[in-house]
Amino acid sequence: MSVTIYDVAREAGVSMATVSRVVNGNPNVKPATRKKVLEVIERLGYRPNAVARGLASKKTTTVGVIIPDIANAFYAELARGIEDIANMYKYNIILCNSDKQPKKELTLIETLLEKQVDGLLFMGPRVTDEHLDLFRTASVPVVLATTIDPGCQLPSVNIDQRQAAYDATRLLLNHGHTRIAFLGGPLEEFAGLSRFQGYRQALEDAGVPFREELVQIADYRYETALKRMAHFLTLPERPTAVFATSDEMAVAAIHAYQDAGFRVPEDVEVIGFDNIRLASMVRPTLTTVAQPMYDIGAVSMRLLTKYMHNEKVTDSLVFLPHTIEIRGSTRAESKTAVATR
Amino acid sequence: MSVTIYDVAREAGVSMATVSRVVNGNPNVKPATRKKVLEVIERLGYRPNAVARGLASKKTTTVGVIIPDIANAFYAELARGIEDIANMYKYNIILCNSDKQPKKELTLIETLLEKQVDGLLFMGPRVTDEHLDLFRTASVPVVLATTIDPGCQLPSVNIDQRQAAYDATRLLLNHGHTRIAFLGGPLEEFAGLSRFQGYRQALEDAGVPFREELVQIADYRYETALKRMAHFLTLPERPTAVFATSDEMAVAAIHAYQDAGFRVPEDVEVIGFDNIRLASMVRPTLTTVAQPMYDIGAVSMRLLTKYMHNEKVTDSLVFLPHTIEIRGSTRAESKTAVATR
DNA sequence: TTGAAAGCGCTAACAA
DNA sequence: TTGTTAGCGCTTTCAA
Repeated sequence: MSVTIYDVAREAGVSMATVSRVVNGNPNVKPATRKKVLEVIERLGYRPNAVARGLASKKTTTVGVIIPDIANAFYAELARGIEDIANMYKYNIILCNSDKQPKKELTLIETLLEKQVDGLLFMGPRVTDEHLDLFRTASVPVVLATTIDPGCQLPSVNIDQRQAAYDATRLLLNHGHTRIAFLGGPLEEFAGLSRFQGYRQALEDAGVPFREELVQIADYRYETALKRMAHFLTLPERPTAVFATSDEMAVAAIHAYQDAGFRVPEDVEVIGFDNIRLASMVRPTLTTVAQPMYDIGAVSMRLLTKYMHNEKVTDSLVFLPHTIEIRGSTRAESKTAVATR
Repeated sequence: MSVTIYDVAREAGVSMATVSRVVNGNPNVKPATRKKVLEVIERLGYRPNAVARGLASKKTTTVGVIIPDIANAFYAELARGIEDIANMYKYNIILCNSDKQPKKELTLIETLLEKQVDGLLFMGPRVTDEHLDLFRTASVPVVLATTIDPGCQLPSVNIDQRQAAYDATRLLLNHGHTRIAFLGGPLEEFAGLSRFQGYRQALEDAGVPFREELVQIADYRYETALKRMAHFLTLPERPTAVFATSDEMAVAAIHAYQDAGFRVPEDVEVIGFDNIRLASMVRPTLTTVAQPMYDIGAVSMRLLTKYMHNEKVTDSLVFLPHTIEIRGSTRAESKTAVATR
């Protein structure tokens, strides 16, 4: 029923190959012929079938993207970076939410591979051997974003999570705090563990004893963090500062303290992580470790295009710089005291 | 190089058709044969090629989704609803950002159609004749979400924008306000205009004169809204309440007033729109018109599956209910005074 | 229950 | 510069 390349060829009095050439911008076509074909295409309303093209050429110009949760501001921003660059290179993306469930991740990878994506962009809490095995069966490049596999075999784009957490903790230490609460994500996850390690290292380097009771684990969300904060507030020796590894959790920390009658940043300082829009839309505004979310997405997609086009890649492990965005939830003096080592 | 259905057939000593049957769960296969084929599939690591399948069957089990901006919390939540339901029905989604640019929207539709998506889910500020013409050339169903075409020909999922704005304005009117500022989105856009109309209607019904100077248009974002708020604050007769048609803008309104020395909700009341997570993470928490964002996405995708599967559709224009979430940016008495007509 | 065979619409040698 | 002709890997009648 729909118009095919064959119809166009017949109507224009040329061969399928010629039509294919003009459709694909092949220069080896006489201008007059091109013009004639173009006219017929227009007249018939011919629309190339990308599936047939994909089968014949073994390229689909679509890449698979596996992301934990697109409704999460952090990942949404990342996804935007991915899509923009994909678009720039004429790729479309098949977007899949994994909810960080390994089973679902594996199924998704399988599905995307069946759909013959030209590349895979994977975001997930952990890259296990099962993931690696599956990736190995893929004949297309895979790039990780915001994670890294244990053996560092796969190309990936990240920030230095450990260092970022170290810097954040250091800022608080520089302000004289010795009871710094750590409100982090699951330690089984790559980022969760790295940040915890950065926090501990900073304490150790500063000669401040690590205390178990100053650590609480949540799922990066406001509601959960609010509950975890209750623990800190019942402590005989209450923390005087909080390092939360997401902005939502940091806001929860602020509210928990405020509700208990404390002022932020006068009585307690709070620093978050990510720098999502929320951070600048709350009062006090949130001091936070800024991840270049959009760029992580953009760079990882760019990296993937390089692999897909067989371009030379100098470093497959890229670490983008993070910064500490000083705002209202920490005291002003901090501006001169950002830790860098 | 990669294993094909033919390899499996040869290895299992059956025909391609039989392999195809077991892969697709066709019951007309002797259990013993099925078992043998399954074994070979496993052993060879056969992975069905969905592109070839798509060409042969004319079904790709992927749908195209055109969304203004996935980095926007409202659309991100919607997208999640879409993806979840798509997934439930075994579809994948190709996600495209349009930034509300008509040109880009049209190109995207064209591209998705070329990719032979089984259906299209479109979100955009306006559905023009050009859109309609393009949709008409599509041999697959199209569903609109958060918009509606002028002729109401295309199926769509929405809330009653006009009524929602009416209700919000009414709440403020019920609190005795006569100078209610309207901080809205572009009037050229479907939602922008509908909400403005609802606002005006509510004023009119209450016998409160409409005043041009109480209207400001922004792009739904915090930063822009903050600038627009300056206008209201310089007015000789300052508005005593603000109806902002996005939560980010409502938060900006609150901050603008707070920075000018006013208290919310004591001195001025503010109501937002959407009910994104931000609304409950700011202090005061935000009273807002709650759109069932996830459900709009989910229902529109479900509707699309019905069309794709040729199921009977009773109503192609669905309006999901909205509510007003009473929180801290309006005065408590309001709880008994929600407008409903 | 199984197989043979004709496409699906296009690309990509290869030849002319 | 153009055309011919194999496929690409699968589904789907139609027969058997």
